Amino acid sequence: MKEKELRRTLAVLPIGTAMKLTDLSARQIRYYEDQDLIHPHRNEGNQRMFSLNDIDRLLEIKDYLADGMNIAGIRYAFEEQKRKSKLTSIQGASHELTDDDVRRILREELLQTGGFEGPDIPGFFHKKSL
DNA sequence: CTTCTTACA
DNA sequence: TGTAAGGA
Repeated sequence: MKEKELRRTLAVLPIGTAMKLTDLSARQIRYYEDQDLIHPHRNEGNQRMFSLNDIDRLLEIKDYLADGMNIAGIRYAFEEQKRKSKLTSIQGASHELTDDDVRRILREELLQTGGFEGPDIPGFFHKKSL
């Protein structure tokens, strides 16, 4: 179960493949990297190389954006995922939540705009969604 | 041909 | 965000 995760983190996909897999433009992908939403590796020729995890990440960004969240909000969401997974990791394997669980739970919290209990982040949501 | 960075009639 | 420019 660890060998598979290793492969998932291998950055072997060029931006062209990432574009086809996520249906995002190179411009968008590079912009998200600029906003620290993704950190693709760079090969010898300074070319971005994406892992399958990076692809999932891009797909999540796409979903969050579609739900009216903006870059700042998404960055915060990912920070929360990191924070929460650190907690579960020190609580023991019995209560282990998969990354997918964490993502879905957080997603639900954020979707219920009125019920979201978190620090106020200026411009968390797109003006359009407000 | 693909990707990279920078800049904006 | 798109796209053009100029180099790798």
